[in-house]
Amino acid sequence: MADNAARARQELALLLRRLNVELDAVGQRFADRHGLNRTDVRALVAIMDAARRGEALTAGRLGEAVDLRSASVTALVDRLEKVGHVRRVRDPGDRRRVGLEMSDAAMAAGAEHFGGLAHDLVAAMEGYTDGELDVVRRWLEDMTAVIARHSRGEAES
Amino acid sequence: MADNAARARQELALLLRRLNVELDAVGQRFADRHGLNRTDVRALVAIMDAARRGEALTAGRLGEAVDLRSASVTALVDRLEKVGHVRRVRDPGDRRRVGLEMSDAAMAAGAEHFGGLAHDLVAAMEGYTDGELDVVRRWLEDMTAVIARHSRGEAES
DNA sequence: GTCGATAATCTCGATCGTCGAGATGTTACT
DNA sequence: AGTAACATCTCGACGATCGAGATTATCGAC
Repeated sequence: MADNAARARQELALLLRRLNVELDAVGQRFADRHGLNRTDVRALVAIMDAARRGEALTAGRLGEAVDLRSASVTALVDRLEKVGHVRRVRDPGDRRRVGLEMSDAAMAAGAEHFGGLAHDLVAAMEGYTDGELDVVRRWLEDMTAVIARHSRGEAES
Repeated sequence: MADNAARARQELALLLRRLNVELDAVGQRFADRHGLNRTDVRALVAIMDAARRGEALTAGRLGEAVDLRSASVTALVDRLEKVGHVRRVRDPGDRRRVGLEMSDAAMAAGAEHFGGLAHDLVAAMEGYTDGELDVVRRWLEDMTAVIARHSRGEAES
């Protein structure tokens, strides 16, 4: 039975990868619908997340978040600004900085797409008890910790 | 308490996204280490998965798997063949087809990187009971189903 | 205040991945 | 044989990204 148990755990790892693929496909679909590429979407998500935390992302910070050089960030922001998804806003306090604000239209589009997914996910969790969801949460946190270590190159065991 | 329950479920959705980001980072790291781009990695994974199922992927099938046109597939396979990760093998039965076989070196590199992750993930599941993992599996399958629907544009409710 | 150091952003030229259109070689059907 | 369907490859163009260097703004020392 130890074999069965190990196999069950491996299957969960595969399930996780399958989920990852599908989740990427959701992002790809959003990109296609709005004529954006993958980097643009990641940038919008980063700006959106920052906005949710009450911060206005600067161009430099955005570059760190999506791992692009300054030249590429300029081009990226140019693209997003041209189609009206973000605005450049000079920081009056430190006039070197350029803040990025999402337009209401972009915010609404993002909320419709990803918010709709979040809504359906929550709905699909209706049938679970609080105790079961606690188990899931603990498992997700454990797996994320392991994956995060690997993504930074700190192999384990 | 209904508020708390709803928030807990939303947090799980966010955890899932966080996990997705970290998992993508693992793939990115593998790409960096081997001088590949994201598409190349996706292609190698697709070939590897097919090999695991005992099938030899053709160039055309690979194009469908990674969603590229034939011209891009040719360039992709050229890149992978140049660095010795795959071989082109004409199908003797249907000589229009070009089969793709991974080199042992590439197979080993992939196994070391992603197999190591799988190993650590399984190890991190040691502390869970079979019953708990059943809950996790059910949850993962439910979430994947919802996400897959969204990735194909079939919105729900 | 003015000068050098620092920081954030932008411009320019080059490289590389992807695509569309069309060419080439292969198989299946009649 | 002749033709349609198929799989892959070649070619030219476009666009995203990068590295190096220029530009503009700020801060601290004197």
